[in-house]
Amino acid sequence: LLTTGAFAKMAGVTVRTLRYYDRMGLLKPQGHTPSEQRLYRPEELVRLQQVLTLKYIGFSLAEIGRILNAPDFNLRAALIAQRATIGNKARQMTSVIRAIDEAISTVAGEKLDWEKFAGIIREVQMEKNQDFMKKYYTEEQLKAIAERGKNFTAADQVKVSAEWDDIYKTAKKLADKNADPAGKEAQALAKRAQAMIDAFTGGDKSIESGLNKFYADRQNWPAQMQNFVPKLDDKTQQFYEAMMKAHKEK
Amino acid sequence: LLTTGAFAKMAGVTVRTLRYYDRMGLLKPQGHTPSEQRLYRPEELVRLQQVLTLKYIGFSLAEIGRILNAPDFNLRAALIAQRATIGNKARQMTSVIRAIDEAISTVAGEKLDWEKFAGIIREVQMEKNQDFMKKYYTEEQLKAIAERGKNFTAADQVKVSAEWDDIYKTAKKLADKNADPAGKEAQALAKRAQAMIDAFTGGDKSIESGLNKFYADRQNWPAQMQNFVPKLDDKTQQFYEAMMKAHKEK
DNA sequence: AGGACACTTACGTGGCGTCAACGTGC
DNA sequence: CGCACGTTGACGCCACGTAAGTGTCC
Repeated sequence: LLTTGAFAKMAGVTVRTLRYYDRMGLLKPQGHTPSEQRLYRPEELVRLQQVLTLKYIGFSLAEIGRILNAPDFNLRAALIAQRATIGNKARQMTSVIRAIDEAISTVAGEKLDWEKFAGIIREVQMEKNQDFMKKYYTEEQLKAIAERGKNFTAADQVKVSAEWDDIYKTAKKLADKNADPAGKEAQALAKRAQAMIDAFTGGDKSIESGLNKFYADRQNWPAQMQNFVPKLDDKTQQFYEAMMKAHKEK
Repeated sequence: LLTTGAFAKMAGVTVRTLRYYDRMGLLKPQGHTPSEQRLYRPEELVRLQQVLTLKYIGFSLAEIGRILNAPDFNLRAALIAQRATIGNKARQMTSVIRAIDEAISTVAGEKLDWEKFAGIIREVQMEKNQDFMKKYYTEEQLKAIAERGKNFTAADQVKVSAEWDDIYKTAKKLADKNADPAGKEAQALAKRAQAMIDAFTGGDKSIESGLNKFYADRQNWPAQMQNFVPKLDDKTQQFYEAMMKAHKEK
């Protein structure tokens, strides 16, 4: 039986790590001495190797705990999911690398100036956003949206976001006082919301359905995009949906 | 002049972020109201955009602070370094992806068993280590080292690391009592150390010079490799180097 | 007067590193 | 007796999110 230090040396990890894994329930020593010293069997090395292997793959310790503590865990499915996660990160990184390369090579002089540099980065970001939006819109739809976006000034942008803010705020008020989603006030609000949607879609119903898919998929939005639209509480969210549904059925 | 909320909305960041950047010295508001409310000029948006752009590239906020607060900072050099860092991470990820793919495809059955899975991952890790070592050794040297490593059992490994532990411990003792690096005790220790080195290099001086380059480059070792060898304090480090130098000159 | 804003303080996140203060084994 | 080893507890890291409690503007 091995003490913490000896086991740590064998495994090539630190003592702190072993204690942490013990506390997290990832790797419990086989027993303790009367004075509470941890005692590991050499066989525990196998378990530790499993933990380290999964960590190398990029799983979090919590995930590793779930994987190793559930004997019928579907490792294959977990690996496939993890593969996708890593792939996304790697693609993101290579796009950043391309941006840096472009920034470095485009500006040949000693000092690269901020405007060009920032412009290049912005382009890459836009491109990435475009790629992301392909999950919800076809390329033609994206083109149409971009086309209408050209007449869109910063002032317009401020107005639009203020209007949406107000719509959400009003919706929350109505939801809080348990108003009828099909009632007069709610439907007046729904009309305002639909007008905003129509302005964005240009009345194209296929774009609107893409927009709905987009909004429903918020959990998969990148972090940066999350504060793009304020989060509604569950009650308001349900109220809003019922309200829009009633509006559509009229 | 804009309040925190208004400025945050314009920039697409949260109020919390602005306060954090203020505290960190990344983006100070232009002034304050008598009641301590932050006031931002619209021009500060440019500065914030710079921060966000550098963040997107993957710089930490501390690095961004150094970059933006030093007017003559060499941005080009920083970008090139950052590119390398990201490139390493991306390569690491794609190698993990390859490993996962291999694990999934090799084991066709429902359950992939641990042995095969771990074996594949280990191979990838070894490969990565090999790649890393190419910075210090030529391919033939690596081959020669691997060849000698074949006769190396786990028990040998334990012995070797115990001997090095003892060598370092003794070196620290000598350094602490300000012993002469060219003195008798130190030179006896140097002889032991040189014997260990010779056992590893097989007496090949070109391998030994690679080994020295490797040790000198500790800052660039991957994190996992850091506890491979204990860190010496500066005094012991200097003593050790002087001791080995004296030994070589004899 | 009330609600929408602002402020500071402080805890939580993950995976440990790194003391500090203390007990134990040889 | 000394010293290497073990233990728990607690803070630090990073970039904020998320309250809680309080003050301010319109």
